[in-house]
Amino acid sequence: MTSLLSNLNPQQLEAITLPHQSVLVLAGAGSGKTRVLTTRIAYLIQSGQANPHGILAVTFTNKAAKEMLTRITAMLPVNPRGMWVGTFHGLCHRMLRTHYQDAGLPQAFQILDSADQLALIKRILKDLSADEKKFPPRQVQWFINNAKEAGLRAAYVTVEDAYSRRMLEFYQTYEQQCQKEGAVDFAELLLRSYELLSRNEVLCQHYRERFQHILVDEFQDTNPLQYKWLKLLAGTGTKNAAAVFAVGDDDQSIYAFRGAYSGNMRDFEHDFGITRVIKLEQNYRSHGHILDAANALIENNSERLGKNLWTAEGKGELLRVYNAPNDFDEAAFIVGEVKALHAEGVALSEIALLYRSNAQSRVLEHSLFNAAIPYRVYGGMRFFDRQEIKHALAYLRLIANPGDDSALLRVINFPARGIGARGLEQLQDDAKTLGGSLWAAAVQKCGGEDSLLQKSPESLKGIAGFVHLILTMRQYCHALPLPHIVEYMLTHSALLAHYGKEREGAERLENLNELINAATSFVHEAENDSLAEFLAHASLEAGEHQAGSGQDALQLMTVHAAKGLEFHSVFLSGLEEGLFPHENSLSEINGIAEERRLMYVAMTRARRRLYISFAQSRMLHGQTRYHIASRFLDEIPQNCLKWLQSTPRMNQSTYASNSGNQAAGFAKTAYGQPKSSGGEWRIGQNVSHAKFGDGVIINYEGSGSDARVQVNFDHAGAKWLLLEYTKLTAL
DNA sequence: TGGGCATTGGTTTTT
DNA sequence: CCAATGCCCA
Repeated sequence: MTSLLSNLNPQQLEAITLPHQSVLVLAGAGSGKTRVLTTRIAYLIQSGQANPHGILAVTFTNKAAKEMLTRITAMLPVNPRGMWVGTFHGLCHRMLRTHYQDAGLPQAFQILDSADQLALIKRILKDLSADEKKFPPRQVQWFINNAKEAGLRAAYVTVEDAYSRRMLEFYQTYEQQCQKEGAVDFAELLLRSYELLSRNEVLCQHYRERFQHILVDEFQDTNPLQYKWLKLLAGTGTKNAAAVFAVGDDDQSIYAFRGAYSGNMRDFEHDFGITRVIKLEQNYRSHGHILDAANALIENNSERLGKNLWTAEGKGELLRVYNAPNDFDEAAFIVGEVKALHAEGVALSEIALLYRSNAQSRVLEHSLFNAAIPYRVYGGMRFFDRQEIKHALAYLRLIANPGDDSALLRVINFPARGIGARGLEQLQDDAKTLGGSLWAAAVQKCGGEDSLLQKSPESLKGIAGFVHLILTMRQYCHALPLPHIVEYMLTHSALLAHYGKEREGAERLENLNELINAATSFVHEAENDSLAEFLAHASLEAGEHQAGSGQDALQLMTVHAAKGLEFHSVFLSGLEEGLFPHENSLSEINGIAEERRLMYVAMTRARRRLYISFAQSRMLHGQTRYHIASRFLDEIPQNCLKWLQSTPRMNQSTYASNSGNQAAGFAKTAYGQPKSSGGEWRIGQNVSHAKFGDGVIINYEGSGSDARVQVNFDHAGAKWLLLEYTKLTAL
C-alpha cells in the first residue's frame, strides 16, 4: 500500500483514497490522470474496499482501455479478471451479447461500422428512390446517429418540415432493415444497452449491485446517451448507488462536433450531488513558459470549470514563433529545425509536427521526403477498414449470419462469378415478396439447401454457385478453429486467387494473410474465440493505424490525434486565421472556444520546446490564399514568445533570433548550404540525389530561397526539388 | 466488368 | 491542387 501511494501529490492522493462516493476529478493536461485512475482501482482492491468483480472502468478508445488494464495489472498481484474495463461500445456490446434475447437481438447479431452503416443507408435511399442530391447519404447517417445519441427511436422523433419527415422515413426504414438483418451500428450498441437496462428492472438491479465502483476516463467527451447510460447503471439516487469516479478536463473538450457534450461535467456535479471537485493542476510534463502560454490562452474562454496548470520545474525555453512568407518556406523552416534538434540528440520520435487539418501534411511531407527525414503520418486507413479485409469479413459474416444482406451484397459477385445487376434486382424483388433475406430468396431460387448440396460444385454457376459456396463454408467451418475458418474462406472464396492476379494485389494478399494472423492471436487472447466474437472485435477495434515501422521517425498528425500524447518538441504549424481557428468554426456556436481548446491541447503536448509557425500565403484548394496570423498568437503573452525571423539573402536564408538570448545549446541555425559552391545548375546537367539516384535537370524556376529545379530521375521520374534544401551532386 | 475519364468537393474522428 | 466518387464505354 505504501508503495502504491508514494510520490503522489496531495490532490492525487485525495482522489485515490476518497471514500465510497461519487467525485469529479478535474485533471489538467499532464497532471497524472491515468496514474490516478489506475491507482484508484488498485487502491480500492488492495484496501479491500472492492474486489475486481465490482469494478467497471470505461474509456473512449481501445488504446486507453488497454493501457489502463496493463497498468493495473502491473500494480496488482491479483489477476484483474472479473473487472470490466473497456470502451463504452465494448462494454455495451458485452452486455448485449450476454442478454441478446432480452435485448431483442438474434444471437448472431453483427456490428456495423460507419462504412457498413453508410453502405446500408445508400441501399435504403436507392430502395426508396430518394434523390441523393437532396438527401446525401452522409447527412442521413448523421441524422440517424444524432437521434440515437439523443436516445431517440424513430417513433419518438418529432418533425415539422417535409425535409425532416423524409429523413425520419429513412430512419424508420433503416431501423427495420437493421432489425431484419440482425445488424447493430455503433450508436445502437449504446442505445440498446440503455434500453435493456431501463426496461429490465431485474437485470439493471443485478448490474447495479455488482458494479459499486464505476470509473470514467475523458468524461468531457461523453455524449448525452453515454451519460444517461452511466446514470442508469450507477443507480443515481437509489440507496446503494455506485460511486462514480469521473475524470475529465473541460479545457480539453475537442469533440463537440461528434456529439460530445462537456456540459455533462456540470450536470454530473448536480445529478450526482457532488460536493467536492478535486483539481489536479500540477503538471509533470511541460516547462513553465509553455504552461504560462497555454494558461493565458485558455483564459479567453468563458464558462470554464476553472483550472490553472503549474509546474515545479523551471520556466524553460521561450516558445519559438516563426512567420513564414509561404507554406513552402514554413515547411523548410521546420525541416531545418528538426534536423538541428535531431543533431542535438533528440530522437525523431520525440518530435511532433502538428496541424489543424490533414491537407496540411502534404507540403510538410514533401519537404521531409526531400530532406530524407524519416517520418510517420498518423491517421488514415486502418487494418479492418481495408477493402480486401472488408470483403473477407463479409464472407465470415455470411458464415455466421446468412441473413446479413449487406455482407451478401458485398461479395455475392466478388470475386466476379457472373452475377449481374439484373440477377441481383431479381433477387431483391424475390426477397421483398418473400419478406425474407436475400439469402433466403437465393436459397429458394436454387431449390433449397439440401438439393443444392448434393450437386457437384463445378456444375453450379452464378447465384447457385455462390449459395453452394457459402453452404459448404458453413458446414465445413462449423467445428473448425477460427484461423482455419479464415484460411478456408480465403481460399475457397477465391479472394486469394483474385488478388493474386491483380497487378497491385501484393499488399492486399499480405493483408489477407495478416487476417489469419489476427485470427490466431485473437484465439490466444480472447476468452470467447467464436467467429461472432472475432467479427465484433474487427468492428469495434479497427486495429492500430499502422504497424509501427520500428524506425525512429518524426511524428506527423492532426492536433486531434495528438490528444493524450506528449513529445520533447512540438511544431505547431499553420497558425493562421481561417485555418486555425478554422473558418468553418466562425459560424458554429461556441466554435472559437472549441478551436481555442484545440490550441490548448496542441500546446500542452510539448515537454520542452514548442514552435508555432504561420505562413502569409499558402496553397489551398489549388489557389494561393493569404492569411493573417491566428488570433491565438495574440492571446499568448509576448514575454513567453521568441520571434524567429527569416532574413533571406542572395542564395541562402538564415533564421536568427531577435532576442539575442538563445536557449543553451542551440546555436543559430543556418539553412541548407545552397547550391554547389560557385556552380550554377543548368538545364541538361546530369545530377545525383541521395534518395532518387541519378537524373538530369529538365527545368528551373524561382530564385533565391525559392529556386527549384525539376530533375528527371532515371528511376524515380520527374521531381521538383527546392534547391536550398536538396543536396544535389553534379555528375 | 472493369478501367478510364470527368466531375465534384475539400475540418477535426472513435467506436 | 488532388482524391474520391460516378458514369460511360469497350
